Amino acid sequence: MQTISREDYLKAILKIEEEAGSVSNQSLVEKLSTRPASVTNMLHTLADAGWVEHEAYKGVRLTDSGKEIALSTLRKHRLWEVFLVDKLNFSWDEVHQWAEDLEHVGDEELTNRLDAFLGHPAFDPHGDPIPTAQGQWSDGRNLIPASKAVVGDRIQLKGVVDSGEAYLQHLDRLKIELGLILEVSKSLDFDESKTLVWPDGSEASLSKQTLQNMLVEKLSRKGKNDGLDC
Amino acid sequence: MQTISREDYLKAILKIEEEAGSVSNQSLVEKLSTRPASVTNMLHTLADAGWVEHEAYKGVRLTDSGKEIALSTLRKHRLWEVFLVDKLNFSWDEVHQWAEDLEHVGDEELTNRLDAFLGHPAFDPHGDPIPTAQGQWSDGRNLIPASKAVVGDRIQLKGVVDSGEAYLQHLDRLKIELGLILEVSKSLDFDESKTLVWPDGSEASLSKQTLQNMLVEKLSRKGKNDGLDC
DNA sequence: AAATTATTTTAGGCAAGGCTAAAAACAAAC
DNA sequence: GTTTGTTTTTAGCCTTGCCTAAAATAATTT
Repeated sequence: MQTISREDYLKAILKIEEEAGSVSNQSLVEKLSTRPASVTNMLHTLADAGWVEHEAYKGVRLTDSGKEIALSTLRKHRLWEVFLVDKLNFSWDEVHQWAEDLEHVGDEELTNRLDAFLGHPAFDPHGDPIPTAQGQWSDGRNLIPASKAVVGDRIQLKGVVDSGEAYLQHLDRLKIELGLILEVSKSLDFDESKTLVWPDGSEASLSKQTLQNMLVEKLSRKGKNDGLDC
Repeated sequence: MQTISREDYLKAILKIEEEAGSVSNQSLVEKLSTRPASVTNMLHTLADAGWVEHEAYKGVRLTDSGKEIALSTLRKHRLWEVFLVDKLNFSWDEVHQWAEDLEHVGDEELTNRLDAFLGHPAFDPHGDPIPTAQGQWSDGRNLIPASKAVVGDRIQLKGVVDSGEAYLQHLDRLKIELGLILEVSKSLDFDESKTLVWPDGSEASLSKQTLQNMLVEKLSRKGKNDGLDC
């Protein structure tokens, strides 16, 4: 049966599969801030339950049933994040820890009602796609890190790679939020920083690292149109 | 530090103090569906943390700090119940189990925001008063069990003693809900059942046990006025 | 290929919180 | 005031999930 810890492991495995393709014990140690022996232990438990396939020294893979639990947990996490931001007016850098607890509450029925109450959101407050009730990954977007944009590009922020508090607060201080449209006005070879222009005409220079963590969509290079949501 | 189990014990002790005045280990065994040895164990833990005063074989009492935690937990429980009923459209007999989990999530800040989002409700879906952020018990009502009403009385349902699923579903089947106004038209000495009249003129006879669990307010015996909320 | 380094597993503990069974304390009844 | 029955406590064990330390395996470098 599921426990909080087991759901956390399955979710972490799912995310690492997405990001890196294969899942090492070491990657779980880092993602979950735990110890190698704890990971080995839990992988045995998960394998016994039929949620992962684990061959000693070779890595792990989610089974279908494991993936189902992981996706459901991720769905709950992201829906609760939407709730906290849209309904309780928390900011995007405050919600992760509570969602981490809330994701372990409720069944499919509760989750589906929450989803309906929130208006079936497709993305969470960090721009990450919310799996559907059928376990579909709705991410058909073609996002690139802002570090790949070139001078003259108009880009719209659609997501972040790192949704840690520190980085999100950094974006807040720069008045950068999801949906914001920026134009690249300068690019320095020296440190790979870029100067961006805000819609109000103000400018600021962002570091390579800041840009790498911003997931953006390239817009047509001139048009004076859309203020689309994400 | 608080854990789910510790909060559950403190909440149970608070409720038993309210209902019965004094708290025996046995009463906790029943309320928490656990075993005597587990209760003794946990009471030591709670006493060590300074949340209860416990003298062997003599019973328990909450300390001020214990009562604060218990009230806060109860507050969270009841606010989440309001959320589940008012926002996610669950019925009053479906919400207890999820609220039992949700009550352990979030801090004061989250709870206060939830409270504001829900419009500062004073009572939960079962008519139980919701403690305020300052830990005030807002129950200044003078409710009596419906079993005490006499022929001719007009009574309004304001709460229930037993908020278990079975009893609530029983009320549902009878089309009895919080706020409903009924009139007592007949009373049988034999089995202490009473016949009640619904606003639409229909009638039904309720058993003594059903009536004892309904907490009502006596209204003026004739007036054609109010359809107050509770 | 051998040696070094990094990763993973095994072995053995620990804390929380549950349990059973038996002993001790209290309460009631004769 | 014993005896009987109920309640509470003690003693000891179990499970989950974490940990450290040491051994085993894989990967890298020389």
